[in-house]
Amino acid sequence: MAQHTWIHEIDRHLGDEVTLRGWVFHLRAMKKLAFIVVRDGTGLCQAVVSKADVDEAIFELASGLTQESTIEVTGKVEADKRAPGGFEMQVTNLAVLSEARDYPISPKEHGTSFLMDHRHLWLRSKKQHALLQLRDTVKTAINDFFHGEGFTQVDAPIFTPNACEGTTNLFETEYFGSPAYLTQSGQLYMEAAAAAVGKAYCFGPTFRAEKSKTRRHLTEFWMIEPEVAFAHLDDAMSLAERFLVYVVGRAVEAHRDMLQDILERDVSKLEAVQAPFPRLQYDDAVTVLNEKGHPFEWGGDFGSPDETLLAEQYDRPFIVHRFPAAIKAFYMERDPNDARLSMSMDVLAPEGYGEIIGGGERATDLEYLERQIAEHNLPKAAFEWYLDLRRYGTFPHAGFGLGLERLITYISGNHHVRETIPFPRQIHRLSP
RNA sequence: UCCUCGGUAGCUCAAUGGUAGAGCAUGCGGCUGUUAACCGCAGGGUUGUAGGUUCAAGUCCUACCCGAGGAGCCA
Repeated sequence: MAQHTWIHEIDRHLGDEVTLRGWVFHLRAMKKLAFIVVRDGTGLCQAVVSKADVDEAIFELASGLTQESTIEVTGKVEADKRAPGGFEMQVTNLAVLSEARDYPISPKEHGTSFLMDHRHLWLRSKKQHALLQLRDTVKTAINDFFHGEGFTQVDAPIFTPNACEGTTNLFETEYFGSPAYLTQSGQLYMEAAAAAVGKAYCFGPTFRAEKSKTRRHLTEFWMIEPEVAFAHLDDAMSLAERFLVYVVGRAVEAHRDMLQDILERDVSKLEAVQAPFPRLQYDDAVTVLNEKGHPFEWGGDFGSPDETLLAEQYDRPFIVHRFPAAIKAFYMERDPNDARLSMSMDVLAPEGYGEIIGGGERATDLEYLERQIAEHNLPKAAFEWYLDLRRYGTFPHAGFGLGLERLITYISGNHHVRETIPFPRQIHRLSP
């Protein structure tokens, strides 16, 4: 095959004759002139076919192109203000590599359900393409951040025998005759990893069989879970703060125009994501809610309306810490100053995006954890290895879990997590 | 699981209980600088399923199915 040029580097070929391979994004054909907008995944380029300049057969071919047909188009690259992107191609040759008939996604509006049924094709459209790029950038930034802080990425298993935070939300499967679950958190494994490498994080898919039907839930989502040896609650909060400032900053740096023009994000809201994040104790958050005339009883977890009400006060993510121990996971450390409280924290995004991080300091005492496992009716045998971490050199440690899709939803300004993952898995969606 | 709203052409949506409609898409025709191009013509329907009320049901009633939004739960 002859060498071809990718559209994202077409500005290097100004004045040259190049060959593009891609798909027909739009066609505007007239009697003697046709505009083909070519999409090759790296960008869009308008190809101009003048009847006077090409063979009759080439012009006929151009006029009859259909949306998403695969084509190879050759021509001279010129700068033109009228072309989207500022560059266009004066076509000298055109070949149809594969004709597409009746592409289902038209340039006009569609419903989400229809688009999700055609998710494999929807990914080709501008906004979805932008979200794929943003997701890639965010994932890279996350890895760069942790490596810059001296973390080692340690993979957690996906099959597990453990019910980390209760069994109701677990996907159960069969593992050579025994029940196994798809992981709902790599957290316990990261505690083991922290003793091995000091600062560990995992980054992988997580599964929850919650029958949630909201814009904030997926049954399969990607979670980032750092765990740091000899860290306490304050350290986890600072880490989360540095993390978000870094990752949001990288996204804005890499995609300012895309965020503004294609995703229609108000970038100034992202630029406000700077340290320090406001921090308030759970107790104070309850007081704030009550002062705002919103009845909320101490001891409950915040619902969506509560989070929104709290977030109204801030222009950046904020941290609520020291939740009642009763509403947090069994492994949370107690507050040494108030046994009712856990050394836990949530990071909530402003603008109604809600919780994106949950974490805290882990309990270090063997007997306390044994009691907790019993009180939560968890099968102790499955946690023996976890208890070993307290038997053989227990140590203070803290960390958190962050939902990748919720973070991207916030950064992109999207209203729903489902578009931030290429192929979302939801309660009523397993395909494509 | 609960609450609310919805399901009509390929898609997005109209239609006082009284002949099933539009825009886009598709096909054909017109147009030399289009920008989700524009103009003209044409084809396209078991109104989610099953019952019921009525002279007459897309419209009213019952059940079910499917979807969207929210609650709970969470990241």
